[in-house]
Amino acid sequence: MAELDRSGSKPPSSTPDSDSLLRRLAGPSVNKAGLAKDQTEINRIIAEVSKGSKFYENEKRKDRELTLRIERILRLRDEAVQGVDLNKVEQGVDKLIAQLEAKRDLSQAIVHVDMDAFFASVEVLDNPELASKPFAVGQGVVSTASYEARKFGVRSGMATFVAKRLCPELIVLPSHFDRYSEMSSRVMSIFRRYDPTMCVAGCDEGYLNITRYCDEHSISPEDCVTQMRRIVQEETSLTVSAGIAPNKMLAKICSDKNKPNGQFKLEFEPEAIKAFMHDLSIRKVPGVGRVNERLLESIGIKTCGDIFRQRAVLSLLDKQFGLEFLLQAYLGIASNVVQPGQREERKSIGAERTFNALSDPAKIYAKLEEVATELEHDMVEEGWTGKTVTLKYKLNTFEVHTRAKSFDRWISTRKEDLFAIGQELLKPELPLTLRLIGLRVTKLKDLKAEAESKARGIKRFFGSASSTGSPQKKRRIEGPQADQDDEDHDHSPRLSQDGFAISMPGYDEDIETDLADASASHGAEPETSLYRHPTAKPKSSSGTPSHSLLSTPSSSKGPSLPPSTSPPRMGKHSPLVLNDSNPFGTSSSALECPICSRMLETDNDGLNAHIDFCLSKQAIKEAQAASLQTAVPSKAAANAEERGAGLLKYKKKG
DNA sequence: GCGGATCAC
DNA sequence: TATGGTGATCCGC
Ligand SMILES: Nc1ccn([C@H]2C[C@H](O)[C@@H](COP(=O)(O)OP(=O)(O)OP(=O)(O)O)O2)c(=O)n1
Ligand SMILES: [Mg+2]
Repeated sequence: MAELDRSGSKPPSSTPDSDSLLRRLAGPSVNKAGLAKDQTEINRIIAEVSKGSKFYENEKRKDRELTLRIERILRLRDEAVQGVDLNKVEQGVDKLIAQLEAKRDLSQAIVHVDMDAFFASVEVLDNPELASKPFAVGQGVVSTASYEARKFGVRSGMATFVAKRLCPELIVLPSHFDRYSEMSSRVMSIFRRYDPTMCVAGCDEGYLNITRYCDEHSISPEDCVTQMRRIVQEETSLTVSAGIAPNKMLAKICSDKNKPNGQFKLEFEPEAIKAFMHDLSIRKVPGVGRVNERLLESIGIKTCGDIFRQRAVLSLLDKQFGLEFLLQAYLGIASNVVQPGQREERKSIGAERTFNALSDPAKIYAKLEEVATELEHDMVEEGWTGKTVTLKYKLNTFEVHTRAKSFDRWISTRKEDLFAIGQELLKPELPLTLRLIGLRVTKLKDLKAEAESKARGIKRFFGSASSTGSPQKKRRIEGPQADQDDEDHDHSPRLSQDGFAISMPGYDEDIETDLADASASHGAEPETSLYRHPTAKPKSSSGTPSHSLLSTPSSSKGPSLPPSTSPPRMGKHSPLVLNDSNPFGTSSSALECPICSRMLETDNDGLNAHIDFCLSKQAIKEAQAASLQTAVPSKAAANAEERGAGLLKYKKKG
């Protein structure tokens, strides 16, 4: 019954290398697949090798702050519990549980597919001798490691010199993003045969709803996935693991169950699902990272089953942890809506670079110019402009800071202008010693969409033949079920989870004050907002549970829960799959170009290339020019910049 | 709107 | 000797 767990109450004394710090140093991917011999020994080595470095000191600082945060939460808990009938509180929570349970939908077969050691597997394709050898991809930092290397404790995100200490024979390879991107596209197009509306969630993973496919082909979900995985291996020589469950969160967790080249299907039964979640580490829940794992551990929660045991406390600390989000995890309930990501869902574009610490302003500005050049290239190439520029810099102590500036109009994407804005933001901070500098533009405007709509009044179309709800309804997506909070509005609009949650905030920005653009703003897409509902898709990027599980000192107010996800898309470098990112439909064999209407016999890459051609730089330039006519290069730019009120003239790079 | 934090891949 | 890059969300101001 209502019983507090004060055991974990005492924050671990942060003595030299507390258990917490050791785990922190081990990195965010420690608990991933690839069983290591002795994690404790590995952690010891990592700490030993890291000790004394700036990086290590910074991790120690963050660990101390986290410890203080835990102390605050425990005090908060103890105060909240005073004079409260915990049994009563539990009864209230139990009502909520009943409501959530009523929303459980087991009618859809959702699959999460995830390539095995992706970058590493692609490297093996190009050099078969690597198979069975311990190797890692990534220079300064490991992007991923072969399963052989994982046995030694090598993990994503780990410094390569640390990895070599753990595995002296480790082979370290440079990255080949173009190859990963190419293989990603191929694999995704195979998955799309099973669900044309699949949601790409990163360069190597995605979600599919195979309910329809299984019906039409009279095949079981398991056989379907077994066949799909076999075909991927036959056609690409890459192995993929998969999870089959009633919703995205469960499917993702399941895809990790039999990780290297395996699959796992969860029983579609409430009791079986709850049993599955009961002993599952809370850390396995998408959206719960290292920090929230520790915060929850401090109040006696390590597994999803503990969520129920501590439900009274969680109810009292709702603001800090997000009760509903955790209860859904406990129940194994989440969204089962699978929809492709949309290009317009992108919310930012940026570039950043790490270098040997610099203090000389001239040299720092030189680095800033480099990132500005890169950013200009990407923005022009992909057709974006925006209204806010954020400068990011990391001190040689690894402390990260950001400085932003917003404009009334769409900014110029010329590198000189981006640089000038960044310089303006950095100058007042200056005497600094930096190891990284970056620029990011947000509040984006999609110039390709503009070019497209100008080219003709095209509408959005991507849907699969039958798609369910037409995007015409005003709100609510109505997929198979869930994703939007049906009825019961109220609750806090919070929870949104990584796209797994069921309810969501209904914000829809779309502000688009349209200063500069009047035309296409979006007059032709009433449904835009609908598609971008925060809910659904998980993505490669995603937010954090922020409020959800975390909290900050005193006050707090909002909702909780992990955020919703965002569009698929891999990094610039990282491969990527402009597939789902482009506003033009799905891919398959015979595709119709949304611009010229010609039927093309090609795959996604081919279609994308063709579309780019159709939209042509000309069309984009026109759009960009139109925007720039009113864009503001920024005063700084005017100064540092050459002649004329830099208006158009954008184009320049090739 | 800004800055810091957290998370994912 | 040495610890990446891209993108998203959320909270408190
Ligand atoms: N911190 C990280 C994590 C991942 N990746 C890249 C390299 C991975 O190959 C790819 C996919 O990430 P996964 O988390 O799916 O890891 P892997 O596919 O490598 O291994 P697994 O078999 O565990 O899925 O993303 C990266 O660059 N940096
Ligand atoms: Mg993978």
